[in-house]
Amino acid sequence: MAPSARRLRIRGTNGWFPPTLPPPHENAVLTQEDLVALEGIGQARVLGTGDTMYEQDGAADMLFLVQSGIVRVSHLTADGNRHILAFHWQGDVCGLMEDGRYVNSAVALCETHVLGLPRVALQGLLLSQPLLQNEFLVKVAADLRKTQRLLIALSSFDAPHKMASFLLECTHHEDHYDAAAQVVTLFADRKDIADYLGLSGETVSRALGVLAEAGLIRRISTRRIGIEFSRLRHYVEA
Amino acid sequence: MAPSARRLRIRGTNGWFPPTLPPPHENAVLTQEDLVALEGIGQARVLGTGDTMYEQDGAADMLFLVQSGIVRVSHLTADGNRHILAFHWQGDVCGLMEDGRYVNSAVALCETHVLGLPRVALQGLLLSQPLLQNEFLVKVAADLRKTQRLLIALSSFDAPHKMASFLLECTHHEDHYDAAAQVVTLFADRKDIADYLGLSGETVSRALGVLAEAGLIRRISTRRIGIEFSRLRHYVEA
DNA sequence: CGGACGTTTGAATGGACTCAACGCACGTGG
DNA sequence: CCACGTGCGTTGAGTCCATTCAAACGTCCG
Repeated sequence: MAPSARRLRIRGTNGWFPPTLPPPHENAVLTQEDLVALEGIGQARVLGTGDTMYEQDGAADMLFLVQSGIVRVSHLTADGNRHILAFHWQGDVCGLMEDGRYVNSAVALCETHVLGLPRVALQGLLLSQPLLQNEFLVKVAADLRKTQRLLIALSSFDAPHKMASFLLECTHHEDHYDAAAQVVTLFADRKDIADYLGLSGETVSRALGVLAEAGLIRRISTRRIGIEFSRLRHYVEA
Repeated sequence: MAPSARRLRIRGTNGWFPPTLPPPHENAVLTQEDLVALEGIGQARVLGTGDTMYEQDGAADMLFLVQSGIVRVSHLTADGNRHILAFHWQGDVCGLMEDGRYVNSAVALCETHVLGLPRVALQGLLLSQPLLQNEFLVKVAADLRKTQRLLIALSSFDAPHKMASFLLECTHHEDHYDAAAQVVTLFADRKDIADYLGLSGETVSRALGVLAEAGLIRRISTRRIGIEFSRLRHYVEA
């Protein structure tokens, strides 16, 4: 299939692999043709809040493309500890597997639309459409970079800094950030945030207290946080 | 280009994307033809111990394929903290970039041979050879999984467990593990290990003390550690 | 023999954790 | 409409572990 002009333009701007990433939340853009091709081999699925998309150690035959909503990808360790590796949004791909089994679990945090892509069919499609495969390459590379960011935040910051960093990450998602009012609407509860940042729920709570005390945020409700964007940014940088 | 029988066999075993990963250290295997094609567009480079492959924030025009040796990929944060994100070995790809600049720094830990692959030429090659692009996709996915592993280890284990986990990781590399004698030869100094595991150098030292005290390892010299492989594995799992 | 660097060990500090109690919002049923 | 229960969030007290600062130790190389 010949590439569309639009696709080429987009690629020319963002760069190929390795990706020249726009702001971390943005992603490789699939063209309309790409999407049609993927829908041809995939099956749409709608998940409600708390529904499981796939389960760690479960037989893995599909990869998933998130079309709307939020997906929480977590891993359970042998000692019973849960770790959230990523939150996925529209355009993200998930379903990492090893030896035919999913490595992690994925759960929808709200009503979420995904496209299930059978592994074998996807292989064939990607091989026949190098441009599409390249989009996937860019997506995975972006995911890698996102994970690296988390890794760094996790091991270098104290609890308040981690929390500040998370709040700034939230501002990248328009659905959950009112830029005019500077208000973040949290999409995860305290325990989820804790497992994402490598903290306990109580510490997340206390970290919010510290930030509020410092005047960097104001608590509107448990799920709504007003932020002083630039001061918060400065706080994380320093 | 028609795929070789060998390539198809290998792929049939390991699976396409998302990769069915063999032991974590192994990687997508490039065929001889792949390598020839890459050498056609790339330039071989030899690095001595401590030589920089590329620098964080430096202009990024090349991706690198490690052909032998060890590469340490690290990131320096604004607050002066250094984090080691990965050690790369033969067959690994590195050079993640954003906006035309490298995101991390890469340094050789010993004599290291790499193939520098100009970004634009690589783009063209990958698009013209879907099978080769797929190998890269697998490599990046493997890298993502490796980073996830590190992330989990980092936030769930205490210092001795992190250290034990690192030692087990070392056993995957034949050049640095004498399986018969059960002796690991560390390829990084205490500070590097510390920055990889999110600890201080002193804590790494103490963690080794704890493991030795528990009879899980024996210190032969600062860089050579005898290990009780199965007991160590059991220690990490539990 | 001395110096430099990496490693180990010690003592004191601090930050996050656990355990526990309390507060708050929501929903249900009387 | 109020009483009650439940789930989540916050707050408090005490403990533990990694860190920092500091000094001693070792080893390799001049």
